[in-house]
Amino acid sequence: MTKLIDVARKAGCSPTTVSRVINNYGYISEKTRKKVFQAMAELHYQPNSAARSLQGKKTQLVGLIFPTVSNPFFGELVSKIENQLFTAGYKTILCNAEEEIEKERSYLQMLTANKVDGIIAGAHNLEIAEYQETGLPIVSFDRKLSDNIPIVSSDNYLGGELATQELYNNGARKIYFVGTATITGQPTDRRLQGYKNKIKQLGLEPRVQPISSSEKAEIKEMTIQNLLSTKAVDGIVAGDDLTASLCLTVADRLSLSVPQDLKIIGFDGSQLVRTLRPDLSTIVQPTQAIAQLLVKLLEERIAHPHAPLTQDIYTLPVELLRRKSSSHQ
Amino acid sequence: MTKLIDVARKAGCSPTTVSRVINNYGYISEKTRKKVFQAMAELHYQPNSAARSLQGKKTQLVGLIFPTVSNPFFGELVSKIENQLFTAGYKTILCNAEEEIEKERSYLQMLTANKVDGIIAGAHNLEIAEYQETGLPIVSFDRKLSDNIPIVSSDNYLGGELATQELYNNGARKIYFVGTATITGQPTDRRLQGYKNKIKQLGLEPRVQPISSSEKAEIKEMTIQNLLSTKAVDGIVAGDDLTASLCLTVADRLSLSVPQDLKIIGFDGSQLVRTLRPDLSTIVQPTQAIAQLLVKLLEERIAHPHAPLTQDIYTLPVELLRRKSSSHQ
DNA sequence: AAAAATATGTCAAGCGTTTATCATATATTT
DNA sequence: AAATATATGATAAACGCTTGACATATTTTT
Repeated sequence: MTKLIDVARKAGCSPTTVSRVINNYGYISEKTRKKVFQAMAELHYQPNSAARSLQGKKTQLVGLIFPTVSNPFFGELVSKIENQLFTAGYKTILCNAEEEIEKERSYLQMLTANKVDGIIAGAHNLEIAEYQETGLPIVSFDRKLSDNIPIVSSDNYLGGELATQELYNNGARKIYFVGTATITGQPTDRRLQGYKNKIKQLGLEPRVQPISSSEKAEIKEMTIQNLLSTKAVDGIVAGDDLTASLCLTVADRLSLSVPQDLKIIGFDGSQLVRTLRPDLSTIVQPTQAIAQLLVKLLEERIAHPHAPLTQDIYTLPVELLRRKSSSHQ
Repeated sequence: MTKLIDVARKAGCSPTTVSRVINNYGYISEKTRKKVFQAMAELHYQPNSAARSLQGKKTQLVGLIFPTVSNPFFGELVSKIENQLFTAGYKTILCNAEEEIEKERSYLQMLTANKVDGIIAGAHNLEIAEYQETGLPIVSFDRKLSDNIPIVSSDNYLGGELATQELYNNGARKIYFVGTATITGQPTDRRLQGYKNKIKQLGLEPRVQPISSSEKAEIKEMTIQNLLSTKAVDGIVAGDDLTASLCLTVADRLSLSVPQDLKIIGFDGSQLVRTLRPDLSTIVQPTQAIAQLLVKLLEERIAHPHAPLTQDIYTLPVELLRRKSSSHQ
């Protein structure tokens, strides 16, 4: 591996000078700077980041802890965050925590061992304390980790309301919420709360079909099939688009016409699902804005690790995407 | 940050002993080993990986260079590779190269600077040489990088044949290939070649509608809409599932019934698309097997960096998934 | 009881940088 | 001509860890 001293030799100057160029301090003439850059280019020199990190230099590395990129929403969000980070000069270490607490812990340790400059957390198996112990700048998506970790979240509550209202407006009256229904105190709960509140406002009966998000697709399908074939249902507010899609599939199988017999609306609105399920109405989360804000907040935390938070939680607006699955006729 | 010497103090032994425990060499009694592990646990000690890496220790880090995880196939594949690597004791650095050569280069540099133990490459903007210059163990997905970099690939050729045959078997005769049609000399070309060969075998006319994969969905849709409304088409072999899905959407918009008027078959068969487009026939790539093999080969390269390749290219079997979109009636 | 194996400690060099200090030389201002 | 600013070099310490050399106990085996 070529090292700093090789560059110095090639450029005909001292190692100190090369370091001055790289780290941009002290006096350096334009001529020497040129020569050094030239030598670096010719030798394809890359400063050993382990050595730099040992000196306390920033690594320009950010860890992303999310459940999995095989979920379209997370895939899209991660991809956008990664882009934002890249633009800001950071590289991304991806950690798919799945639903495994040990994996998440193991990744968290790896990130601290590798001296990342910060963490964006979107997976949530671990206790708050473990995140705090890292002492690293952290921002969180959709989850309260601790008092001094800012949260970015979509307006899940409004989303739940909007979805319910949309189905109601188009004639549905027996409206079920199908999705995660365990109360965890986290922002995502608020989709269900929004649904419940709107249902009450409309003078309707709340009906909840819990579905565990970690369940296999086949199990979910059976639950939905059971629901649709035994209960009177004319509207479904799904906890996410994948669940909504399963509802569409099951409805089709049961020869229920959507939207005539049954109106369905999802949640997330990733580009991918929009492409693959163009008929599905949904509540769209602003992934681009989320990504931007997460990265901006993280940069602030990195720049001022001990500054008090100006704001605890940032709630970004969602949008209703009207498609055939929730329409009137 | 707690360091090795703190652990030594806590455990009441010398730094050397701690290091011996960590690196598992020399003589160590069970009792001392216990004490040291205990101290490490209590202090939440993580060896500074920069310092270790400086000593030439492995980082247990692997770089993944893929176009983007927002594509469902890559999302699924990356997620599975990440899992395989984790099981093998490696952590993943994700690099979404997009279609940007500079981004890919920048990531490649970062990976070498961070002394990753190896690279799995699935994005392909860069020249072979740049990958070789890293001197790192590399394995490649679906792309010839250089003579001493093994390639893992699905049987794209057979896939193209199978897809075409399937449409033919169910009655289609004016079968188009819709997808990337530029010849690059890479494994993915072979989908088209398989199609062409089978078409010839069947005594049919080859019809190709090129679509650039980097194009926006709207543009792709327009191309497809134009194709379907001006040409006589009764079968489409799509280059990938996303394109196939667009074909389904456009067919629906033009009131063409699938599969009666038009049969469609995709390529990739990610779990996600299967869930979201349950009617779509497709050629399934064995993502699990691909992930396993990539990781296994990489481990071999890491263990024996200079061993000659036992095999240049590994072609894994694809499977036809028969669904409604290609069926007879 | 002697020899060998096991267990631990001290010490120091080295990994590739960064950075401070000191020295020296040249260029630019006053 | 003197004072100051600019440019470069030499040297060395530090970052946290690994590892080899060597010393010294303690245990176990013969």
